Amino acid sequence: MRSRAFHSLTTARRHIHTYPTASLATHLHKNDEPTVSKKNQNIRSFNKMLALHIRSGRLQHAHKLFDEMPLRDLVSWNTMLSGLRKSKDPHGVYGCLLGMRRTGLSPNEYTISTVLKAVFGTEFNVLVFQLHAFVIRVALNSCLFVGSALMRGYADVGDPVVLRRVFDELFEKDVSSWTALVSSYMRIGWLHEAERVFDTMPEKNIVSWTCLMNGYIDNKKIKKARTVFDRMGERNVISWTAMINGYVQNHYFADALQLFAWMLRSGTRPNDFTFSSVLGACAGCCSLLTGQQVHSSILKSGVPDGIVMSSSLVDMYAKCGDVDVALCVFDAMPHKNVVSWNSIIGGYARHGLAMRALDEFERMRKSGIKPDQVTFVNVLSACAHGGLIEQGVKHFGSMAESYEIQPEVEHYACMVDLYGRAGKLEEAVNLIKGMPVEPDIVVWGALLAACGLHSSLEVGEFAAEGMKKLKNEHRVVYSMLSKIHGEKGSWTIAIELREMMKRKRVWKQNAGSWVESHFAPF
DNA sequence: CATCACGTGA
Repeated sequence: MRSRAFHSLTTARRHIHTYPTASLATHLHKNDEPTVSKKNQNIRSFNKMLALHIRSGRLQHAHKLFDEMPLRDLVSWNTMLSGLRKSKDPHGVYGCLLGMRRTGLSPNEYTISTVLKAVFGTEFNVLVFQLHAFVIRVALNSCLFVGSALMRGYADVGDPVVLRRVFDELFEKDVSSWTALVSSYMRIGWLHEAERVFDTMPEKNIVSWTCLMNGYIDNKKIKKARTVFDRMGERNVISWTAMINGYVQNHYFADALQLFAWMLRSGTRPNDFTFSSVLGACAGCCSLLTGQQVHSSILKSGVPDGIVMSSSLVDMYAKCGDVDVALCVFDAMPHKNVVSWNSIIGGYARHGLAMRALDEFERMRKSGIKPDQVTFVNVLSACAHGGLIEQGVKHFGSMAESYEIQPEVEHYACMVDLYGRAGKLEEAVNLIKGMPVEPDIVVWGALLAACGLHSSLEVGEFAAEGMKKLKNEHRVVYSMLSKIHGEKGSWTIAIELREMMKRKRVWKQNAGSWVESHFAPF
């Protein structure tokens, strides 16, 4: 982990020359330049323009403008940094920070909090310590923005002691510092400490309440989260959306939809965030009718259809079984990103329309959007379900070769499934044996299912052995093994396994179909 | 002049 981070840091260093360095100094020495105030006005309009590009997500334009600006001040660099952060490019943020340092400018509180927020949850979070050291050196540790960002940073690297110390050393604390402390404790799973701090806070606002609730949701304490939600004095779109989405994440789709209905009755207007979560709920419980109703309320609400909400719509229609409407919504999107393409390809894959999935994949490649690891999970599972062995093998091979995406355990699971369904058990076993990562339950499960399909006792036991190593007793192991043994005529072993299942209280789950329950409306 | 809680895919 750490060595990978350092590798990235050194590659970042190699790229710093892409950021202009000397222009600031040369311009300052020209006497016939406009007066300082004129120059400041000039740079201000450039900065405004830069911020405009970044706010509307046109990072390319912003980058171009930044490079062409006659001079760049601290605000220009900070704006550029926030743009790189928004596009989730910690590598770029780091490079930009180095570029800025090379012009001799010194980071201020905006710089530090932006960089800190850019490294959370990435391998660049080793920089939290360095940034903290810098903060102390230039005495920025009394700045509330920096303090909050630092606390979150230490939560990210899992250090509750230093995080508390950062809080204690703040000169004066406001509501957001206290709130940051609560959510940092929540992030590392110290629920009781978070609760205690929340109770002793000098004042609370709607953000603090929402953060506490979100903390419980992140820690899968959905009931506690709901208690907090019910106790809140006032609620806004964000608190409603967070609770609804909490239900969706924990698969309580009916509760999510019910809460959405209450939200509408309470008079709070949903926004695109809310609709995305609600569509996720509809998709999760395969409720086409509800999804259609949500779709019409989106159209009536006048909420602009952003790329995220439209992708949720595509996914909803695909998961609820209406792939044709999913394609309509998809084709109507003026801009598409990886997620949009993944939604439509995944939709086709799920419905066994392997050829159409591959056609869309081809269209995606032609449109210039780079596929990611999710795309390949979808493509490979399309091939597996459609029995397109050669295609699957070809795409699996192209991942690392053409797209620099290292196959992960999910991709291996798809390939084992692909070989397994086709009866090529030997290929599947060889693939597992050559895996660079440990096989997980899904990989072994795919192999075991294949053994059930093709009645191979030998490979089945290999798969069962592998699964046992995970110390994860899964009922499928027993039911599948007992099926194979039964077919092979080893009834004693089959009966023995069934007895074992009874003792361990593992039961085969009944299969269900959503088709019957959702055809009623028509 | 520039941040600030909530969101999509397997």
